[in-house]
Amino acid sequence: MTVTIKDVARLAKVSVATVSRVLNASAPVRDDTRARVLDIARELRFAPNGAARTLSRRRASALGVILPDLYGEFFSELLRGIDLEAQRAGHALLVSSSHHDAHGVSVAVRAMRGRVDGLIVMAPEVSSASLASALPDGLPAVILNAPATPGAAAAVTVDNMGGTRVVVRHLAGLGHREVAFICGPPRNADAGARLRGYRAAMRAAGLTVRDALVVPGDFTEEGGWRAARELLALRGAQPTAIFAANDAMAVGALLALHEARVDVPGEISIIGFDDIPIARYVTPALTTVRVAIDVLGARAASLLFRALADPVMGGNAHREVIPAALIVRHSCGPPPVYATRR
Amino acid sequence: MTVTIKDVARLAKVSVATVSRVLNASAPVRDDTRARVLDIARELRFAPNGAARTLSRRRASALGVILPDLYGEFFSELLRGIDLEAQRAGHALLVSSSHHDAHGVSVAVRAMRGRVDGLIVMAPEVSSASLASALPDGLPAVILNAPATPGAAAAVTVDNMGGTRVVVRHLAGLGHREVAFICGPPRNADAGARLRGYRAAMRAAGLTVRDALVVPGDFTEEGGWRAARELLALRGAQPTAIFAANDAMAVGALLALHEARVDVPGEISIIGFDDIPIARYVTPALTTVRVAIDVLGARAASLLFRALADPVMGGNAHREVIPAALIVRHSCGPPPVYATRR
DNA sequence: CGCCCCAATGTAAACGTTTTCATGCCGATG
DNA sequence: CATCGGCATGAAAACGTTTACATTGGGGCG
Repeated sequence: MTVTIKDVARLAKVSVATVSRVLNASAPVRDDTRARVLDIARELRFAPNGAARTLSRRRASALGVILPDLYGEFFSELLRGIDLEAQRAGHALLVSSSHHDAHGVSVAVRAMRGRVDGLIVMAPEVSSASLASALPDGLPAVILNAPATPGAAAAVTVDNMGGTRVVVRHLAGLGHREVAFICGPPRNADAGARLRGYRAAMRAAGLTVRDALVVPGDFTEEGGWRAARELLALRGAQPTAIFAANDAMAVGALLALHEARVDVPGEISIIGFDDIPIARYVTPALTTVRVAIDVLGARAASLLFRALADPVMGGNAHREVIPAALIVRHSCGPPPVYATRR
Repeated sequence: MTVTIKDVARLAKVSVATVSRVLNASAPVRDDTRARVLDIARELRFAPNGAARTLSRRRASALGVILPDLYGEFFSELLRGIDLEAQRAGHALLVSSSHHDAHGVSVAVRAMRGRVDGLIVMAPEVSSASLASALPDGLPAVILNAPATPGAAAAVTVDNMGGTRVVVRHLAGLGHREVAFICGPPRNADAGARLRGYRAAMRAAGLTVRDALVVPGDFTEEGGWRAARELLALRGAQPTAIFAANDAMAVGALLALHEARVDVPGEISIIGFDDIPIARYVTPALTTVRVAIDVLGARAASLLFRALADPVMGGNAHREVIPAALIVRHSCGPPPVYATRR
């Protein structure tokens, strides 16, 4: 069978307690016995059973990550950031995806019970109330990009408002007046915030938003492509700039314009949100809003660790906002003259 | 503190055994007692402790995934494929990354011991011998894209040879004779196989490979960009086509050519390998070799489950090859006339 | 020389489940 | 009416660690 601590103890002629002490350096052990135990352990290729360890010490040294999906660069980056921080703290990562509804989150949470010390949850499509009720009692949690929670868990969010504001200002500064917006999924919290931010910023800039210029999307390249075609179909009333609620859709829109032989940014400008790695590799390179996604993940993890270390402080829900900065590349320019004259 | 099965038992006035039976439907229980137990459990929001569960039944219902890195779309897709299959089987995913050397893999493996039922390991930069020695004894494992292993574990690999062959044929068919190659990381198994495949296919096509046209790379966009600039610097002796060992580098190369105002595919053709999601969204859309990365992951997972279900069969190392198919988009064309005349 | 204290080690309980085995009860059967 | 069998349940062992507590032995100090 698999080799246990008892086997090591027996062969080294010591008790299991001593073996444990040697392996964890948790108490002084005489040099010769330590050497003997270490030798035997190596020889037997002994590795402690994680489950037993977790059970005994009442901590798993692992973090649970619950995501709505695993598709695309956003989650890849997020996970990387979390992993970076978790690794430094010697924690493993238990990931669970495909949870777009409250029930799915609840199931995932239950499955993680007893195998992780804390939870990082991203569920932008789940209402804060049902999210709060799905969260377990004794487990610290950090929520990503969710509407403000009752106060049970800490939260890290992206500065959607600030990001959209700077985008609209940039566009307005270039002379654009007809700025279209490609929305994200209907019940997605980030998507909602960005739409609201867009509307608010447009108003602040003295621009009116025509209903026809606000088109639905779903955060995927395909969705962005479809949305762009929809905008292109507005023959006479086309926008001079398109603001996509995320980069994936901006990239899709870029393709649609390219296929339609529309010059970017000569005829229409495009701007995205997120700054995923490929944004700088499409042509023209995408002007977008940088939210350091890996930092978002890393901050969530370190917030969680802090709550773990100090349960008291973990109680009063800490809140953190990741700044969003405009990254100017080549997909935006001034509107064409015939358009400005309109 | 946290509510345990004992609390439920006490309040429902039954033994813990009965509670367990109710919750797992593992033995018949009278309807009224079942209802009572279920009520209490719900009321207390009881969730069984995973570690205790794992320890008691000797299985974790979890899979371990060990990756060299977490960066980019390749791993994102891979993880997605694995997750898909694991989810169907009701298994959780324990992921661990940043293991470029044998020691790192060994550490990760030890950390997973007792918390997972099987392992999916991708370590293209680790020799098969040291990989085999890092793998645990009693744990079934599937190896991804690694050199043939001694026979301890099953393996899933990409058809690098077939993929490179079809690329070179395609290019030769278009009339290209000067085909450059951007390599992957030196000790990476996939990278090595693709380089060998390129050389073999060139020879088979009756073409000679000039040493100057084989440039180093590292599988990142940045590396591809640098490599392309290096090729561009070969003023008189530029290639008419560039074959990058993966898509990320092809995308980087595309950017470099674009910046240098080199028409693709008019002056130079570019072709990649992997077909990551963004390949079709760059301009010109990237001609590449599709390896269904998510399928790669999914196959690995299902192979692992089969080995789990039938330990005997798991013994004789199964081997599976994921096919690679040419996807023709717009980044390849015939070489320019002045070049063909040369 | 006896005592005390500390360092090293052993013993056993605890962690929270699942599962085997034992037990009681009830109805059916001869 | 005695016995048997099966069903529902309880008691307790087992899973592999860690750790609180108990036990040893030896050296320093009076």
